[in-house]
Amino acid sequence: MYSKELLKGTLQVMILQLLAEQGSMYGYEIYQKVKELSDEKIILKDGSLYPALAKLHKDKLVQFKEVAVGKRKRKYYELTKQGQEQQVLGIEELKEFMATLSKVLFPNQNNYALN
Amino acid sequence: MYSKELLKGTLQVMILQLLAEQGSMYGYEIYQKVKELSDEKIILKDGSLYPALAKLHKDKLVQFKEVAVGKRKRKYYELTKQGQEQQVLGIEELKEFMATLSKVLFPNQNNYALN
DNA sequence: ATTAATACATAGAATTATGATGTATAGAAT
DNA sequence: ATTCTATACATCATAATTCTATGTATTAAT
Repeated sequence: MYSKELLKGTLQVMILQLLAEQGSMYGYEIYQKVKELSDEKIILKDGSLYPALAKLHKDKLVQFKEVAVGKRKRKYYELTKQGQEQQVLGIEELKEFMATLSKVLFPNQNNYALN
Repeated sequence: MYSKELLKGTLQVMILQLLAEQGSMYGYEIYQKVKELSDEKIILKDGSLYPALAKLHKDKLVQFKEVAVGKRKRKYYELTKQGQEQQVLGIEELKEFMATLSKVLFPNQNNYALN
């Protein structure tokens, strides 16, 4: 795993982005998806994930429906309108930051670029 | 400026990397270099930079020589042997993290890659 | 029957960047 | 002359975020 500090500021964007792609997900599903897409290199801790979801909800960027599956309940989250806007902004900022960081760290290379 | 959280974990790597490239720099010089390379998009705050340098020194990753310039004094920092090792590790980790993050966020694209 | 996986959550600890503030020198502008 | 800006360092309280540890409970697998 990576230094936990590197993850900072990216967790919220990751969640918003996944919800934008998938439409609706519950917490544990996000955990699994991130683990899968990252080749097991990013393992979200539940002590990080659930508070992050709670904060997104508090900030009205996501809403959820509770769904019972047997006797267990899942909270299916989806983006609010505000959340959609924030997702776009967040991804934009993150892309730019990564591009800028590349310029600082590797000034002699063809730097980071995504379309 | 970017969300300050995004910078977390990257400031130390940036400093070590610049010192590896430039050999020796003083604090304000690092501030200027980062500002220049980032097209003014990363403006280090002295409340971040000097404590970061102090921590690197405490951790024996850098050493410095005080040089008087007129009546002002500069602290010229350079990597210790330990610092050189950490610089390599830190850059490696950061590159990998950025690549992994790209995979999670943009699974359908030709992802981030630097040689 | 026990373990691992699923599914949520909270509270305290740790880390790190920021804002505010402080000291002081040097050059530029008015 | 004076004022403003840049140079050059530093500390401290605050804010933000993730982690560890802990807790509850259901379900599937061995």
